[in-house]
Amino acid sequence: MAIRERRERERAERERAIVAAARELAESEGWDAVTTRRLAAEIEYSQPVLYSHFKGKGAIMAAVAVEGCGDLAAELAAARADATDARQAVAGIATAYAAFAERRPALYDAIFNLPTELPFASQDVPVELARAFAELAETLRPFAGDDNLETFTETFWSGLHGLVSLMRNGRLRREEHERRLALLVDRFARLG
Amino acid sequence: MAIRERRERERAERERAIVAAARELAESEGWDAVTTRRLAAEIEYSQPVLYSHFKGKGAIMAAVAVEGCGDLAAELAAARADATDARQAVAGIATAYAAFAERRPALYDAIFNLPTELPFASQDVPVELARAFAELAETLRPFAGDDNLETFTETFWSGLHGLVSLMRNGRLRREEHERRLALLVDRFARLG
DNA sequence: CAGCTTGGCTAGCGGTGCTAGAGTTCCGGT
DNA sequence: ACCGGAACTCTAGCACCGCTAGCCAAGCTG
Repeated sequence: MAIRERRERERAERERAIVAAARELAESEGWDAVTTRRLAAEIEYSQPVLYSHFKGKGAIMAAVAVEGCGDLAAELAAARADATDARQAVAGIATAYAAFAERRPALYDAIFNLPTELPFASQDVPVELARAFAELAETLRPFAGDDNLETFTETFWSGLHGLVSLMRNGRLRREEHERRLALLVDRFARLG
Repeated sequence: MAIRERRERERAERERAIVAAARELAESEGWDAVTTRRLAAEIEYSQPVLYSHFKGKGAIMAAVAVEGCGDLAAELAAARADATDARQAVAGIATAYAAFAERRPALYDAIFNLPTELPFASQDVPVELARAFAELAETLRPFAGDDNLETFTETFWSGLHGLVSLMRNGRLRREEHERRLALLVDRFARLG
């Protein structure tokens, strides 16, 4: 019976290795370099093994995305904790958000840009993502005014997402990045 | 000599057919359905012909994107022309922008989301895209205040882009769409 | 020890973007 | 009027993709 446990342990370990390999490969060479063949070689197993763990490549990417949500949530939480006042908290969390997207573009894409099927605006949203959203919402609460907090947060979040994703593929002038960020924060972190 | 002219005319016509086929196929079945084989079948030529017109699939997509920019610019201009006052102009152009993205998702993706190499924040940005941006900028001018108009416009544009692209792949609750749009407009179309 | 279950492997399917090289058609000079 | 050469399009194929059927060798169970 202990053998079965060892097997399950090894299997779980292998699954972690797959996700880790996908993440590292994506971060170092981009998602185009993440192929099932390459992934299989990385974990030193054959391709079909991947499909005994995940339904397909999309599911592997979704797993990486969920992991990334945890990192994002942690960084946003840290930024919020460091803030000295409410307005500065918004600026800080916005900067942290943009920095995350810039530092880990592949991870960011997996979470927000790629047409992956990870549940979002539904019941079973990953808890890590909910945490990240909650960090944003709590930071914005003092400024929501009469607006619904969730809607207000979604709108601000969209602004951040638009800024980072448009800049990342060259649609915006990089040198104006911080000014745009400050402008966005200024528009959302004001009373009345 | 006239024969050469006819040839060139036919060649130009064929190039138009390629872009039109790519656009129609993308709009009706999504970009995944746009393959070089399918495109070749559509224009009733063999695959290599495509490569005598364009450097590759990416170049074809870029051509579609440029065409789409023209449509977007026209719709934004129409919305601005219909406006009765400055604030309503912003609301109208925002609605028009969102409507364009919703009505022609494939075209919108080609312009803003796909990692295509069409020049953007550089010197030789397509004139159609510059027109679309200028429509936004002129509409926002009354509200830019002390901020640089171009930076201000980029930020508002990012907000719009974030809203439509996050909603389009299920990251936002659809039923709140109009409220978010109104909220964004409210934050940017105010004096002081 | 025999038989079955489990699980990883090889090999391959149908698809992709793209290209080399053959073959055909047509133009221009004699 | 004809023929050599240029221009152009086609067939066939390369290397890769995500994914899967079916074989084969282990190891557990009676």
